[in-house]
Amino acid sequence: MERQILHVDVNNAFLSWTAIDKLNNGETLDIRTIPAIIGGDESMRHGVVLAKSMKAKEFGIKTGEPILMARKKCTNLQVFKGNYSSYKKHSDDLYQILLEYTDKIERFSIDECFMDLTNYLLPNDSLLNKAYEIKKRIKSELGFTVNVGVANNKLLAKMASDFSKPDKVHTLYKNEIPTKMWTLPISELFMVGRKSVPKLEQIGIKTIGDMAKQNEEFLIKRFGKHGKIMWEYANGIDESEVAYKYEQPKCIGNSITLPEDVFNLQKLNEILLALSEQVAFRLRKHNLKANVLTVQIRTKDFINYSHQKKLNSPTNLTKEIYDVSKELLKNLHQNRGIRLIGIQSSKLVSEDEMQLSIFDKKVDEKQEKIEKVIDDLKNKFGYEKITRAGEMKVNYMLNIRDEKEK
DNA sequence: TCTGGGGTCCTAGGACCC
DNA sequence: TCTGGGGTCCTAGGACCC
Repeated sequence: MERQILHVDVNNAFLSWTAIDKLNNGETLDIRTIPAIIGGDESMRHGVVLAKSMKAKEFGIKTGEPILMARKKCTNLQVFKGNYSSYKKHSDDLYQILLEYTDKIERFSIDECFMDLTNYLLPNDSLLNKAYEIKKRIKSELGFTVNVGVANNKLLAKMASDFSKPDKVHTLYKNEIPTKMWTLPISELFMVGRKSVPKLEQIGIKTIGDMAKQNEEFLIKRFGKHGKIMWEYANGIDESEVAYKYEQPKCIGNSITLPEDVFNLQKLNEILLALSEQVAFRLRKHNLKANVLTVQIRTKDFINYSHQKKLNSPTNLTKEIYDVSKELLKNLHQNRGIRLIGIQSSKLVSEDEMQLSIFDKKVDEKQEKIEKVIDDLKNKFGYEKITRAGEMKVNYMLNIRDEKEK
């Protein structure tokens, strides 16, 4: 039996949600009605477009592009800051409504959900009607619009929700693939990104239809597993389930683009401490420990380098993460001007299912206790107020900014 | 024009073992 | 002296997503 899948995608999520917050704050201007974007702080070199209004889109502004470029396209563009804690709340509100239809919901990102309604529809219901109902309810109860994709698997539902926007329901059933999907440029296919498009065009694949009709073996030979995925997606093949059960994260990282290039190893180490603290804190919150630590840097000319280390025994202690990170950075930085620095922890294991072999280093119980006490304080009084490193990070950024403004 | 931060997954080469 | 094949683990880097 065919599965009944919906993909719900909030239209211009960050911008819509900010618009609602502003209206709730008593402001009268709805920023959805003007050329506006949500963007990072340009003075901190975080200046990219995070979301855009439909009016901004009409000027050709794209998510992810530098704000400076967006301003060139639209001279009276309004730029607003984001507020992640508010976004999380709006996302949770959306989820609560969707839960009334099925508990098989995969939160694919903060503004996208897959829903599996197979076996959740009454004899007189249709999947399409449910899609319209969900869209209408979200609009009237939450005040923002969504697109809903209706299909028999996740890939097709997702492709469908990406058709014309906003506030629309689209179907993409198997018999509609040639007319609705194969006519689209290859760049529109999920999992075909910036780097693949030119490679595919070079071998004559310009539309999703071109990809679908290509020889699968040829694509696998040329692009490996990615070739297989692209071919299957182009043909509307996707057997993956809606992953509605909570899954532990597979890696936890923290990185920051610095307000200016930093050469000084001492300063970089201070930032590493703040990053270590954040990563360790989040690992502990999830009851996870990391087996591998990676330090990543990006130079001023946008080249990325990374060094990683497999640990003798997994950890979630700030001190251990910091010590390893410092070593990794020492071999990495080589007096390069550093634009971005980050720490990733991976090969995570759950604390309870961890097994200590007799060769493993003894767990530093004293350090564990110290960091546990600090965690409790952070949870009670807020992260930034308690962590010395967190404060240092903030102060450090502000210092740089002050120097810039002088 | 000057490019965020959070993730997942894959690949390729080298070390090492049998 | 010149040399195998298979497997696993580790590391660096990169593609993609939102």
